[in-house]
Amino acid sequence: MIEKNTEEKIVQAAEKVFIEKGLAGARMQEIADEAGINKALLHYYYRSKEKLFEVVFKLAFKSFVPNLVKAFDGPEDFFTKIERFVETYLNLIEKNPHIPIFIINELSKNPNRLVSLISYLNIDIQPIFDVIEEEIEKKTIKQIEPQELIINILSLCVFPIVAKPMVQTILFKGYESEYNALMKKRKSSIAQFVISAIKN
Amino acid sequence: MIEKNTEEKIVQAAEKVFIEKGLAGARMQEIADEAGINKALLHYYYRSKEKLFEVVFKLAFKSFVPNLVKAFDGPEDFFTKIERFVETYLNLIEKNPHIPIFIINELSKNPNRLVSLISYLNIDIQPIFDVIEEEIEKKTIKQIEPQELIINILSLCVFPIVAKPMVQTILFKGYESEYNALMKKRKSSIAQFVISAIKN
DNA sequence: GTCTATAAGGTGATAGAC
DNA sequence: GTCTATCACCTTATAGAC
Repeated sequence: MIEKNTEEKIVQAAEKVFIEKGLAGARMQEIADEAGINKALLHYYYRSKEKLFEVVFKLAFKSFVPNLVKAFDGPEDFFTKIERFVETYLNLIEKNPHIPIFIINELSKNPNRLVSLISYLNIDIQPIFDVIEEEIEKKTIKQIEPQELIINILSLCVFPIVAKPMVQTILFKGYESEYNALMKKRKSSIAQFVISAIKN
Repeated sequence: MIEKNTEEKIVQAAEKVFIEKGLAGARMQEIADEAGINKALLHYYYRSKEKLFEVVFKLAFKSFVPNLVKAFDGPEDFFTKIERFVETYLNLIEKNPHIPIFIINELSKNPNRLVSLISYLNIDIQPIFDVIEEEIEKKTIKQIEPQELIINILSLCVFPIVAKPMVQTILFKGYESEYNALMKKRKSSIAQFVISAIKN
């Protein structure tokens, strides 16, 4: 195990606590404990709770959203792209299952956080729109708004994860193993569902 | 305007503040102000913040989840049921757009809240499973796990609402009018998408 | 039932020694 | 850079008058 410097330890501890508890529920004391230091040092490196939160939020956002655009790059056939995207994205979410709800919730409480991030990351989804519209013109898929197709794919990937407690309890009588089994199947079945829906 | 009694005023104020700020972010003082009373009275009627929150959470949950089951009742043709369900549910969400993220987020922070609710509301989704399996047997729709079909429909309805800030900013360059236009279209297009995906 | 006042303990942030 | 001690304020909850 490599010895991390203090700044790294703080960010890592802050990620854990903020993502688990949210901005309002997190405590600077808990972050300090998690990092194995004291509160004063937190304020020495990051001036305030809000500033430290912004660092964590930006990291979480960066790890999820821009990859989305990249996954639609590549030379494959359109349907293969969808298959690959779903699998890649579900694997990413599987490794960090609490990040989507963290981002969604903090943005719903303060949508302004996006403004600075968007210009900073300069996400450009026009290429994805172009690819979809091209397929529509080629008549390989049915008429659909590019935005709507993207929303549909994302919905099917993200919602079952963020709503896991409800899905598992209500649809699977609380059995996590059955929930997990379906989530594993979905790595391929989501793409099949989408392709069936749009194929001409 | 009918004069409400104190208990009603408190619950209504608590709903507003808790749903907007979440359990951790809400303040008893703000709820008291919103209700036009003082903090002491809050504790007189509901012993603690947690107890008051439980009342609000139960109300929010009750207003959303059980209706879901009822919407799949009725004599119509299966595809019409899906159409009617999506439209009904989207109208419900449109009127209370912050409740889904509230429920999802508070459950992700404390999944135990579900346990008491489930037995209390005794939600039985078996009838929906039966309807779906019947359609599969009749070969009107493709083979699919009933749970997965339900998840897919719910995902398409709920996700775009809870992720509104992101969807609006990234997919619609921030224009709320374009976001709203698509959401309006989705009252029918979600069902069409699902039906295309499963139809035999 | 409703209020004012206050207790009791947290919470973010800083001062100052080392 | 890192620590202890402490400030100033906030927050839930209760006591007690009316």
